[in-house]
Amino acid sequence: MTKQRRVVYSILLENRDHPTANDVFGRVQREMSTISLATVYNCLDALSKHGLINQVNFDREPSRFCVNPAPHVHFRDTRTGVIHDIAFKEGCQITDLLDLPDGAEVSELELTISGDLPANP
Amino acid sequence: MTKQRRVVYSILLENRDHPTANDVFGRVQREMSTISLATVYNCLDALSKHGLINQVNFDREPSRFCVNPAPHVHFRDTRTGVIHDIAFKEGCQITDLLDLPDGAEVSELELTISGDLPANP
DNA sequence: TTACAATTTAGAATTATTCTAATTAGGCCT
DNA sequence: AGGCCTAATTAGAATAATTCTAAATTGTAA
Repeated sequence: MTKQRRVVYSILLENRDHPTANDVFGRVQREMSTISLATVYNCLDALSKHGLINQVNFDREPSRFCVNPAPHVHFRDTRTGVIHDIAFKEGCQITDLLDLPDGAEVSELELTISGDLPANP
Repeated sequence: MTKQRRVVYSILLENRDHPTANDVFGRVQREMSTISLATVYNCLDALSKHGLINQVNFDREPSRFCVNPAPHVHFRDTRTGVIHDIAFKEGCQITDLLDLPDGAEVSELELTISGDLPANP
């Protein structure tokens, strides 16, 4: 954990809105003006590799980053663009629903959903 | 359906190995040497929009294209790099497993899995 | 302190994809 | 058949997220 990684991580904890690397860069700069974008990428990568954060990809858009450590998937409201974390129902295993070949070992699984959420009154 | 779109589509039907746009370009060129890469992108996009093919994204790698019209997800064997189509078990709805907010309407859903497949003897 | 390895930095490079502007092709009407 | 109209194709330039490179910096341990 370097100073930069700590700052990047704390920025992500502060506002869990699934920012892009660029968003993170902007926010980090406010309290560490000398940081470079490359470092932000390095830090995000390091934090990812150590399992502290997740990289979230919707199609080919810029990656977003998520600090939620619990297993979950991502739902994007197509109206607002906001990304929501969606938990699994109690005791549910997604792979139970799939016709996986015998002996297949899942190492990574990403599920992204886009759709509409009813407007909040 | 233009000549180019027909060729692109038939190339995809011929070999269902989830090629990238560039792969498709190479294959199409063999039988229509004047086609341009931009056209391949255009065609893939048009076919996608009309629901004939699917665009498949693994992380931020180049998109791949899939002609399987049935609902399914994608599993990549990390050893060989081969992408397999995985069907759902009878009568299973992935969204049944999720704590979706009331009234959420799913319009798109992409599930990608990476993992190991037992070696074939 | 000195040495060493790992990290950060700035900027250049990469690369999948999209855009632009000009050309071509195909259909339709008389 | 000939002339228009729209949509598609083309070549090449542009874009943009990310990665790479090489040099400078930092932290740590002997």
